[in-house]
Amino acid sequence: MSHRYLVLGLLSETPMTGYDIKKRVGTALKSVTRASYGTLYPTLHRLLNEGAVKVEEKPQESRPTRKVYEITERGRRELGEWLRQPAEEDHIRREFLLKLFLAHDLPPDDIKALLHHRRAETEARLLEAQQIQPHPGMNGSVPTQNWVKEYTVEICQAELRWLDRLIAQIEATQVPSQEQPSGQLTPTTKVG
Amino acid sequence: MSHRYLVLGLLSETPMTGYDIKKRVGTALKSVTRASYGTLYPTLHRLLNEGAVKVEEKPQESRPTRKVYEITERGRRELGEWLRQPAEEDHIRREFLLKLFLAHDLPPDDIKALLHHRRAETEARLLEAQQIQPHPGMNGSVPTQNWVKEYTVEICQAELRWLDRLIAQIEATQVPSQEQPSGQLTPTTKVG
DNA sequence: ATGGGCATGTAAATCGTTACATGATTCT
DNA sequence: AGAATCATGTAACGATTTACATGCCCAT
Repeated sequence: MSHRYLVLGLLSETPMTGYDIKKRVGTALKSVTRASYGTLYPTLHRLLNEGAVKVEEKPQESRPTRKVYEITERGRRELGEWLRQPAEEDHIRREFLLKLFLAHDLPPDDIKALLHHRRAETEARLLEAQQIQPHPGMNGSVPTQNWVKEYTVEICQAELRWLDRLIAQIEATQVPSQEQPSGQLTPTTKVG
Repeated sequence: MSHRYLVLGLLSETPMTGYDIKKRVGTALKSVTRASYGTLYPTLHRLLNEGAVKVEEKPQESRPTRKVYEITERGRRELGEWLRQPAEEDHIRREFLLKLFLAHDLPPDDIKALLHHRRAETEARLLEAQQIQPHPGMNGSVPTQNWVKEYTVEICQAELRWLDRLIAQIEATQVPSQEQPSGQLTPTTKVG
């Protein structure tokens, strides 16, 4: 039940619409969760009829009514209590790691493809994370939010180093063929 | 539907019981998923009646019948196809990061507690990962499985460095009080 | 004109966790 | 004596994703 607090927490910064929340989740909180509208809107509705948030409806022409949600005192208290509890352990599902784990017997080129694909994704995540700006609305940068950004950056970098090492390793094992027009045998056994 | 391949993949190494699979998942694959019996057994049953695995039942006295599952040719083909596809992006839910993100306004001591708690957990994960042995049954170590172990180790280490930096930063901001019986003012403004 | 952003939602299906049920054996 | 390991499983509940439904406005 942690999307409840995600929503509550974002609303504790400033009132927002569901759409705004989604945008925030898709940028600054990408390494935290991937909550979709299908989760966010119902969560908002539940929070509303439990009195943890209230809503101000702003009808618009030729667009759905804008519903700006605001956290209530009750919501703020609930959030505060939750924040003070120790966090639950992460839930993860890393398909890529699973494939790698099971990839013995796969031809080296397929393994390489797997790694290169991941590398591209990870680099994209890194660049995206680096572009995150301390969001307007909170005056100046919020240190805890910047820490999350730094976390993402450093985890991505660590993963990239690891990937590059693996890729180099595989390529070193693969050399037999090409390079060197003829003569000069390269030993097939690698030296640490 | 990726637990399907988790099970299939582990069975591709060697025939096993559901219980064995769970053990493997709880050690070497801890950073991949946290699948529980409630997922694993039904998955095995489904795989069985789709013909991707077969079972050999070994009745035992005073214990439930041991059911040793073995992958079939059909299962192996399915696994191979899946392995060759690019992996889906990770699914994550990091409650800790969410709390940190939302922790502005929390007293520094509460933030410190959050970080220290996480530090202890991460260090535990690191030690656990380092103790993983290349499992018996596969002759010698399987490189791809060792890579997963290295991934876990390095990600944990990167996180620890990040945590230590944050903790130091907070403590530096907090100093005003204690240490220095009297006199000698320490400037409250930090120097980069 | 085409795509992206604005803006709301719902329903079905899947997926997964938790807790329960059972009980002997072996290690500390 | 008590904890951990072996060994199976189910049911209820809860969480999440996906796909659908709708439609204007704005920039390229």
